[in-house]
Amino acid sequence: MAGLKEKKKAVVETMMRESLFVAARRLLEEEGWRGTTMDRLAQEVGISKGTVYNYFRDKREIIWGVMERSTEELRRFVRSLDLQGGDPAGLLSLILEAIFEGLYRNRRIIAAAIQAHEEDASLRDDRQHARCDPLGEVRQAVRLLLVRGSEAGLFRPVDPVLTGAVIHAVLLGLARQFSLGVLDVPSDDFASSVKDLILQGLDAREDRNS
Amino acid sequence: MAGLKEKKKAVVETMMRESLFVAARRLLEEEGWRGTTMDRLAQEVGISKGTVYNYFRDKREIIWGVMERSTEELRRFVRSLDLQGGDPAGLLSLILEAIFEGLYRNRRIIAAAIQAHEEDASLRDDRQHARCDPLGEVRQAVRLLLVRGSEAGLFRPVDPVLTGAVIHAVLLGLARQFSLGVLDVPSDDFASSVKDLILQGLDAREDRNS
Amino acid sequence: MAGLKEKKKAVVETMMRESLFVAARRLLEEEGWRGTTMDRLAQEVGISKGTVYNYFRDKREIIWGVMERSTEELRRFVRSLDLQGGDPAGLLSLILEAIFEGLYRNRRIIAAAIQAHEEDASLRDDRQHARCDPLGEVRQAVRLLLVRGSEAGLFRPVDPVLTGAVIHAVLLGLARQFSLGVLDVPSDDFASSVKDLILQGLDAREDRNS
Amino acid sequence: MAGLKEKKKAVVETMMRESLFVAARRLLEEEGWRGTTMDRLAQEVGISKGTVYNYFRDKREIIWGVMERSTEELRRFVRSLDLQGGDPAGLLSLILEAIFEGLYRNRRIIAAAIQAHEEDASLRDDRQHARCDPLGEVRQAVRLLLVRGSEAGLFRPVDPVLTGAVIHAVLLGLARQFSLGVLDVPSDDFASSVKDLILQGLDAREDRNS
DNA sequence: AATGAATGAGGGTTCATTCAT
DNA sequence: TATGAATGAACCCTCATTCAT
Repeated sequence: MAGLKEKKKAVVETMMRESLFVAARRLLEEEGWRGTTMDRLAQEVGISKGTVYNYFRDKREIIWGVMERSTEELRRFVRSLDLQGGDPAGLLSLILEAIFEGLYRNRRIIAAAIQAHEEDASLRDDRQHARCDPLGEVRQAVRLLLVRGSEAGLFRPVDPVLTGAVIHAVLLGLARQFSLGVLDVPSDDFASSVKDLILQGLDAREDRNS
Repeated sequence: MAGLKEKKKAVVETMMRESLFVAARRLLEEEGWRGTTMDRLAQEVGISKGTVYNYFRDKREIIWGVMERSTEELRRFVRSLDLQGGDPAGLLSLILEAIFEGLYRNRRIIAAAIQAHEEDASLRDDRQHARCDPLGEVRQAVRLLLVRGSEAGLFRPVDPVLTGAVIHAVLLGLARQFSLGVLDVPSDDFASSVKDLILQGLDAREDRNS
Repeated sequence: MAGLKEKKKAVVETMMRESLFVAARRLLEEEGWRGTTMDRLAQEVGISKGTVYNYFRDKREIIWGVMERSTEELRRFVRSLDLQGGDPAGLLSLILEAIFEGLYRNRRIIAAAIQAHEEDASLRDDRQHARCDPLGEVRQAVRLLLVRGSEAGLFRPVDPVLTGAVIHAVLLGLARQFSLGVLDVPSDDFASSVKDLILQGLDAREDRNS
Repeated sequence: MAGLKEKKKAVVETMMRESLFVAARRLLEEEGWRGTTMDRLAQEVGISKGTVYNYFRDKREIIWGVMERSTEELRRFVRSLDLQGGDPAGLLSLILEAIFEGLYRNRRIIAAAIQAHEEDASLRDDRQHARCDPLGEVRQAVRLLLVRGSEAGLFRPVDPVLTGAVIHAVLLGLARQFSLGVLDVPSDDFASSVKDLILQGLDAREDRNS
């Protein structure tokens, strides 16, 4: 039956992509963007180099996929929250925690993704690659909570877009710091320190630190 | 006169280095680290490839020079401040402003420098490359002000190392954001927003936002 | 049949390596180590430069391979001898003859190999290059025969290490002489002359030349 | 006076060549042929690179000069001997000793010279470079002594040309061995071992080793 | 005569991508 | 569909030689 065959094919395809993502993730973490060669990737998965091109148009598509997969959990978590109804400060705290955790876990991948993006930007003229922003959804959530918190008087009246961007900046900066090895601080301390700084900075209560 | 000849030569040399720095800066901004090739650089300046190597030992030295030049103004400014005696909050505010301004201006260069650093780190085993940290001096100043502010009761009792690192993270993250083109916000708004967030987050006064 | 395909591929690979070795050998003989460029080698074989690197890790590996192939026959011959049981003088004579013949045939290759070795030694710090000594086995055989001959009273009581080294020196020197073109003597006369000199020099019999 | 000026010029020229030879010799010994760059040589002497070309046509001419100077002492010594009248065996022994001593001292230079020669041979078609054989005179002396010794019945009736070449081969081979660092034998032991082997091999006396 | 900046051909090597099988 | 050998452009870097000053 044709349907069965197609299904089988789809399963194989899915498994192959899965394997490629797993291997790519590991390689990108260990070797970085430039160190991850198509040869090596194919070798790790146990297929031939040419076959990789049956699943990805080119090298860049791989890391985009890895990024998307690596941040999927975070996006699912954010989606599971009651952003419209819950306590903005509490939700923001949760999201920040999740973000930091994810950032720390994916710091190498993010570094690689940025490299890939930059190489690309110089070669081609940003064809359709600008779309690769897997954290956009999360940023939107943060922005929403900032709006709600400000309107509710819980936060100082900050500009939610700007402040959201600042928080995003901290995220990327953190990834950099860790990936560069500039900082040898336990991830937890760091994350909570950042979280405190941000939440305190936003807090509108006067007795915040009494 | 021999002196004249030497002076002339020095001028020519200076001009050449200047031209190379200008061209390198532009290329690095437009093409990124990998996109900036020695061939292209030579072509831009109108000299031959080999000649570039009369002025720089290798490719890395170019971006280090560009970085150093690009951040020189900031370092001079920080050095001109009375870090030991002035008001920690005010000084921090000034430094942050200067940092943000510089970061915005040099965002592409910083991105390229990070790329260069990463490539290097993967190729060779971190020989002496750790020295290339033109913002170290500035970071130290921030740290000092945090200590002084904390001790003076002006800032909440934060860990100066951690907080300094957070601020550094914001810097790098900002550079990334701009270089990625994710964010199209006027630099001034952004910078002041970040500055406010940080200073408010540090502020120990209870009536801060009344 | 899968086996057939694999076999065919292996044959093609073997042929390619064979072609490369042949071309490399010819180039090394005619052009020397520096004159043998990867571009030229590829051109000679009719493939692209990059393809050469599918068969050899780098340039050094090529000459090592050529050396090994060029001296294989000699090694096989030495291995076929009964070094432990046969007559030391006769065996030594046979080995010397074979060595001289091989040296004469491979004089240019040896010269190139020495050059490669020297360049390497000056660039990198003698990592693992000491292993490239395809005549080591032969030298050991000579040493063994010297020991046996001395113990049996057939040879004057010479130091086998020193004498073996002297013989090795003659080998390399001969290769040099021929490669420099200083000497245009038929290989056979030369070899037998050397052999006689050495064997006579070792001979312990008093009536040697009566 | 024009003569004085010319003389002065000649002195300067001589001194310059002297300095260049000294520096070249040291560099060639320490860095080898490829490692000795014109830049470095000029720097060592304290002149500019272009000036070097006022004294030597090209790089090759330098090492030829160095070779000639390095072997001058040996040639003078050989010339001082009474080759026609003295005892062939004794004279040969003296010459061999002097040769070995010189070879050991100049082993690096010789290695470099050979490299230079080989590179050349591949580039140009042996224009006039074959003349660079500073040991030719010495080889002739050896040959003469071999003839005389044979005729006098002191040596076995060897072919003087062949045997001389063998001895030359040993010389070059020795230089190689030492320069390659393959052999860690005190130079003196080695030299006397070689000398013994050769002289014993030539010796016609029957009671040689009684 | 001396300079040394400029040259530029060439070196070895890498690797994303293609395509015949 | 899978293969992996072949490609070849591009990369960074070297250095003997030239030539305007």
